Parts: sequence; structure tokens; C-alpha cells
Amino acid sequence: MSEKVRVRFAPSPTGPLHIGGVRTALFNYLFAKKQGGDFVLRIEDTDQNRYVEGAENYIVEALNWCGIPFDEGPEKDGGYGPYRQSERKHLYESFALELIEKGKAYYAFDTPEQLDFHRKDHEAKGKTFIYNWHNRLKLSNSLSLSSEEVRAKLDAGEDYVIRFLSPQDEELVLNDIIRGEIKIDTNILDDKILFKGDGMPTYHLANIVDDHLMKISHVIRGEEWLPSLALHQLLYNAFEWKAPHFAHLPLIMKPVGKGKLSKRDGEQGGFPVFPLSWNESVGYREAGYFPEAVVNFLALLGWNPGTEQELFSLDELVQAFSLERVHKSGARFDPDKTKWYNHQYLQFKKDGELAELFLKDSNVRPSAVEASFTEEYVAKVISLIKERANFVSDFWELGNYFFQAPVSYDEKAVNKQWKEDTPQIMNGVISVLEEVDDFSSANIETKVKDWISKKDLSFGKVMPPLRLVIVGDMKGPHLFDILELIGKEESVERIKTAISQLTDV
RNA sequence: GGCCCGUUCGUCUAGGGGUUAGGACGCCAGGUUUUCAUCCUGGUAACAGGGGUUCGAUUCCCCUACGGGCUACCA
Repeated sequence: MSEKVRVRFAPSPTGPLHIGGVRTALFNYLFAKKQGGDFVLRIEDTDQNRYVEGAENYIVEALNWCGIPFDEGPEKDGGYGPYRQSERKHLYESFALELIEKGKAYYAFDTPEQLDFHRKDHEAKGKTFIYNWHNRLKLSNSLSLSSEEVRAKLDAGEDYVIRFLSPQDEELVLNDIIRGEIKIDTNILDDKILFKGDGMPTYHLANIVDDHLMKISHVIRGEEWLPSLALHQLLYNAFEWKAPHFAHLPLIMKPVGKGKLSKRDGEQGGFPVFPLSWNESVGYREAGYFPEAVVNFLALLGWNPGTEQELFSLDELVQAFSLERVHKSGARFDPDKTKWYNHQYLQFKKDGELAELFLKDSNVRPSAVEASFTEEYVAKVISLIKERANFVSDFWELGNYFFQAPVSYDEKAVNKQWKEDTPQIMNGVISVLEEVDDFSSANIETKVKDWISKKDLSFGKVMPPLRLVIVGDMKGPHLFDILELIGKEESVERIKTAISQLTDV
């Protein structure tokens, strides 16, 4: 009863993997692992015209980065290879021929131009041209032509395709794990091309043949395939093969406006739509997202566990996942929530790990930082500022004053905080700091506060301007923590600099 | 146009014949931080509309509207 669960993710190498594709892969992976099954990557490159160099590598790299590894795929044979349809080319024709022999398919000789003419002609009359029982006998194929004519055309090397002979007057009852029963009238189906003039199968044939040969138990794919389900079921029936179970995933929609999420939405909204960068498009990885965060928010788009838990490790997702709880309707993509997820995962990271990431990536900080500061120092800085960061790349903006004296002072803050008597008070602070031997945050705080009360000053006259001269702005963590970290010498230096700069103005 | 699928706060969603319709993101307010942010607390906000079925429907059925997908010798 329990056949082995085997699922596949079958992208076309026509460009970078879209974030929706990543989610399809993820759901396949989660389902497979939950069931103790295999996750197969198959490259559907039957359309040579749309093949894009580097796309397959991109797909593999993206899956690896996301942490959703496949058990079988190109360069990783599990006994069902090859895993590129272009390398399986020799397999498909005999299956197409088998269907012809069984009377389930036929040769068709209509040229693309002729078909195009019919379509336009019908459209002009407000009709839709469908190649099926309606008109197949009026067109040029092995059903309408005599066997001698067909033989002659074939022998003459005339171009042909093989079309599926869709049945007439049948009601098909299909089943989808997510959507339940779907009824289809076979009369509205068209005789889809199974085998193209270029000697390659179409998606439909290759897909069915490969899923069968690779013993795929569950086909989990995007909703855009739902209209093809009837054809696929019919194909399994025609071959007399047991069909896999089907589940059609809802699509990911634009954050605003109509339609599904596209590359353009990312450009307009300033968020990634690809896992990895591709040409001009910045990927989630390069934008500073953690793969755990991407996987987490993707999993919760169109699926939820029925509990109020929002944060899931991949293992937890595997445990909690079920196709029955996948939604039927499309989910709008929410860039704000992806940032929130990244914020959460950033908090989970160890300071040392974040420091390493910060130092390693020359895009997120000036190069001088790496030469002048130890990882240990950086980790301490990060411990003070990370709770306010969404990305590693936020660290510099949030904590540049830990690494360098302010290059300027916020004008509004200066006007508000820098008073007539402030230079004198700051000089007083200098003397206090210089006398502090244990330059720890708590100790500095005690000493400064004692001095403030002894001198009968208010905190408001001391602390805000002190922050201004140390940080350059009215922001940042606990001031005494900052002083401890940058040290006595640097602290004093910054106050002196500020006094001379701000007093002259 | 035709076919198929769908519709709970702005968004992601829980729920389900009788609930104060719950959570999260965002937003707003208060608290904390003599700073900013974080954080905490609170608040705003939803069952598309119309018919049924029913004692009762947001929940079940039908219709409409709206949204989505497909309609290639692309996947």
C-alpha cells in the first residue's frame, strides 16, 4: 500500500528561478521529507529556443543556498537518470509512436502558418480555434488523410507533429489534493501536440513519460498547470499507467495591483524576486537576506500550520507541513513581512557569526574597518546594535561611530543641544573621564553621574550634548556602553574635537 | 470571448451553523530608554453582494460581482 514517495521539481532553464519557483521546490521538498521520500530535480529543457546559458547552474545554486537539497538530479544520479530532458530525447519518440499505434494519437501536417491563419480567422469572427473533434477531420492529419497519403508525406520527409486524440463526450473527474474534485467536459479539450517537428517532445509528453519512468508519486506544481491536468490524466490513461497524485499550488501575486508577482514588481518596489542575483536583478542572497528567513516566509505564503507559530526552522517546517493545509487562492507578496522575518533571524545569530559576515562583505562597510578592528571588537559593537537591524548591511549605518569619530554633527541636534555653557561642561566631562581608571560602562556611568550631582548640573545639560559629540547624532545605544567600547582616549578626543569645531561657529 | 480555479482586517492568515470572528506584518497611541531604534502594552481594521436551506449563516447550496490561471510545434 505504501509506495515510496517521490516528488520532483521540474524547472525550465529559461532564466533565473523565480521566487515562486523556489516555493514550489520548497513545498515539494517539505512534502517529500515529511513522508520520508525523495526529492528529484529534473531539468525540462525541451525547448531549445528558450534555453538560457547558466540557468541550470543558477537553479542548482539557488536550491543549495536556500538549503533545500535534492536527492537526485543532474550530476547526482539516483538510478533514474539522466535528469535533463535533452539527454532523454531518444526516449520520447517511441512513446509517442506507441500512442499512435493504440489509436490515441495521430500525425498532423498542418504548418504553423496554416494554424496561425485559422486562429486569426476564427478570432476575426469572434470564435476560438481549437484543434479537436470539431475540425480535426477538415485539417491535414492522419485522421483526415488516407493511409497512403500519410505514408507518402512521411516518406517524403515532410514536417509533422504528433497530436493527442482527445476523447469526445466524456466527463472527466479529476482529483487534486488541494482543490478536491474537478470535473471537465472532454469536448472542450484540444488535441495537444505531444511531439514537435524538431524531434523533441512537448512538455506534456516528456513530463508524463519522465514522471512515470522516474516513479514520481506526487506531482506538486504551480496552479498554471491546472488546465493541463485533464490532458495529463488522459495521457496516463492512454498509456495505461497509474497516474501520480496531483497538487496545484496557488500563485504568488503582486504586492499591489493585478496579477502574479513579476520581475518588474521587484524593480518598482525595491525588493528582490529572485533568490540569487541575475544580471541587473539583485537577489535575496545579495540583498542580505538569510536563507532561513527566505524559506520561512515563503513557506507561510499559501500555507500555514493552523497554529500561531510564525517562526520555523526547515526541520520544523518538514514536521508541520501538509498539502491539505495549502491554500486554494493566490497570496499577495508582502515585502515588509520578509524584512521582519530577516530581522527575527538576525537576532538568532551569534554576535561572532554576524561580525564575521560584516567583515567578510566589503559591500556593507568601508574597507578600513577590516584592517583596524578585530572580529572581537566588531562582535561587541554588533551586540549593542543588532536588535535594531534587519540586515548585516544595516550595521554600518547603525554603528559607524564605533569605528570612526563623527564626520559631521546633526544640525538640528546641535541647535537644540549645544548651548552657551556646553563647552565648559564638556571640558568638565573630559576631566571626569580622564580620572576614571576602570573604563567600564557601569563605572563611567557612576563617575559621570556623581560629578553631575556634585556640580549641581542637570542630566539634560550633559548627556544629550555628550551623545552628540560622541555619535554625531541623537541616536544609538546606551551612551556609556559606547564610551567603554571606543575607549577613554578616543572618547576624550571626540569631545575635544567637538568643542573646537562647534564653538567657533 | 471560452474553460477551469478562487474570494475572512490594507497584507499573510486562524476559525467555522449560535465566537467579544483569533494571531502576525504594517499603521497609530502609551510605556521603557533623559537619545534614536528595539522591546513591552494597547488600539485601528475583515467574513464581496444577492438569493435560498435553517430556529439561526460569515460558515452549507445557487446566482452575480470581483480576482486569478489557461487558451503556442513555451514550460
